[in-house]
Amino acid sequence: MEDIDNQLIEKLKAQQISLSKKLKLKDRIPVQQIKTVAGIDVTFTDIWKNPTTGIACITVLDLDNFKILEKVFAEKKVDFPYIPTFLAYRELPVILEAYKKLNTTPDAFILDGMGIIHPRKMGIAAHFGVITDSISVGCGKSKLVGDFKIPENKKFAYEPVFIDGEIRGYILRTKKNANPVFVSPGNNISLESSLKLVMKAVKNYKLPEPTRLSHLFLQEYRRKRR
DNA sequence: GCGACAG
DNA sequence: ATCTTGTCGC
Repeated sequence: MEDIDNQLIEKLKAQQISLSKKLKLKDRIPVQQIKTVAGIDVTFTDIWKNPTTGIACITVLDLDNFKILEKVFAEKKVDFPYIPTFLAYRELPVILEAYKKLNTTPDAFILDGMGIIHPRKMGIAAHFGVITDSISVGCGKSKLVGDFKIPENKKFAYEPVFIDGEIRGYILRTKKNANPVFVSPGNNISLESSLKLVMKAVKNYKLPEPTRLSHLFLQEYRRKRR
């Protein structure tokens, strides 16, 4: 029974490698033309149990004025456990349910977690971007893999993150005296543009507004749900 | 062999 | 990721 799980993991690894071949790390549109950005976040009702319920929120913002254009939620039973480097298999199903409910078409998406700062370049943001063929960026709060220097303690200081000597993304200080975040392309965007987009999406807090608000809305959604 | 390991 | 108020430091 240990072997059957390892076989599944090997199968998913192969799937990630296959999906990574569809990645486009070039700008589909110039980053200056990205006006509406969606932030995606997921929470769970009982994180300590294995079938549990996942709740996803997608908040679409206008980056010129940070006004909310749309906000959607979705709930779904989640069976897959959290396994490092396989986060997408846990969170993507609920996220796609919320994605289907969108009436607007955001220019780009920002997800909690990694893009190509991943052993097989298939962090959740990259996976989402390939599946939906959209422009996506990963912005995670902690390290998964990679080598880097800690950026200076000033807003927007950053350092490249390397895997096997290759730049896969950046560690970016979005706020003074706050821990830096990990930024990397998901799909249909370049390394440099993913960094610029996150900087544009940051207002007064550590996290970019779209994902920060989705996280906030999920908190109150869970409160009212009881 | 041992430690590290998004959410 | 979640349970939670105040508290310390820039």
